[in-house]
Amino acid sequence: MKEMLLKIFNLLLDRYGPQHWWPAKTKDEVVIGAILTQNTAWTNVEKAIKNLTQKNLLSLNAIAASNLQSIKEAIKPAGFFNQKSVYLKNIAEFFMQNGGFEQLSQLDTETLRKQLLTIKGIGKETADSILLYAFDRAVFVVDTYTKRLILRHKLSGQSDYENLRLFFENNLPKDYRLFNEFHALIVKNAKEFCRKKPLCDNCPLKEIL
DNA sequence: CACCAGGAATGTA
DNA sequence: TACATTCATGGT
Repeated sequence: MKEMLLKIFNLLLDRYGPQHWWPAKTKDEVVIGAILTQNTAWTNVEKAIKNLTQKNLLSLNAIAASNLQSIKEAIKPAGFFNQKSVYLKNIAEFFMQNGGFEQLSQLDTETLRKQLLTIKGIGKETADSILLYAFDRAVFVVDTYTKRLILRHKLSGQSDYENLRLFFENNLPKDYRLFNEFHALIVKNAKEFCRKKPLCDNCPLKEIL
């Protein structure tokens, strides 16, 4: 079982190749995108990001300084704009008050994770996405597809977020680059696996499970 | 038309 | 602790 996750990772990487995540130019953009993509298709997030860019709002400093209404208008295509606009303000203010990436990078991963989770609008998956893709920390991001992948194949008994996260972190080399690629492969390619019974027939994983 | 997408907060039992 | 509901747009 210790090697099972690594075998799955190698299979996916071999089949689909590197995914080049996170698709963003700056760390600020990763943080902003992590909020915008909550339960939202990435194509819609791209439209919101484009709007933010045109308004010069694609940075945490700019968001902290701008009014709420202009943020709402810009991110409308990403949905839930009433909530997400406030969430963006919350995390932008958090970065301002804590010295930005330079200061926050000094913190150890557990401390930083707890800090992020105190922000209203930042749940476990969003916090871990930020830790992994903006801070290069070896934290495994557990999303809907990851849960489904594990539960469908009964690779773990515990299905709550923390146990699944630790399941990955304890059964893989603790390498943020591996976690980065693994999560990306699951979301971009493996999400269709074992979704409905007909799709299980061409599930690439059945040859190693 | 229904369903889903790179979730989280809130309320209920 | 474990579910149910709400939030909103755009693609299929």
